[in-house]
Amino acid sequence: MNNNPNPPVTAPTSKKQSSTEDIRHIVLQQLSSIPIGKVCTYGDLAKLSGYPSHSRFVGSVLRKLPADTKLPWHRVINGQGRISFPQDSTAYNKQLSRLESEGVIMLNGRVDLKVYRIRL
DNA sequence: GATATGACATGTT
DNA sequence: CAACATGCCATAT
Repeated sequence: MNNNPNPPVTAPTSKKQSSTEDIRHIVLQQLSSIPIGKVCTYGDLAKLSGYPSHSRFVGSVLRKLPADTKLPWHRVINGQGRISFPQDSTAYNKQLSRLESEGVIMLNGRVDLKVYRIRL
């Protein structure tokens, strides 16, 4: 099967310059495509969205998400396989429990990216 | 416009 | 493995 359920989005080639709002929308759309039980890094999500150097921007997008969002923000972790929140924070614990409830195991505060990271 | 700040990434020490 | 340095890019002041 060659049809990829999660195709990388090509950066717009049209003349219209893409606003950050446009990019944000693409990022959120790609985020919604991360399957249950899998994770991706901020950089992966940026790449999927067609903006490989925007890992930091992805973080700022997620930060602004409403608390009641249905999007799987918890499936996004950093390149070290760690949760990008202070260990003692409630946000950290929330993300951890959500991940484990999906079968993503964390050992020594780290996810095995070799196992759980999505394939680009 | 200059600086500082982030839910980042990667390479070097 | 940890600490540090650089690069990156949008936001806020």
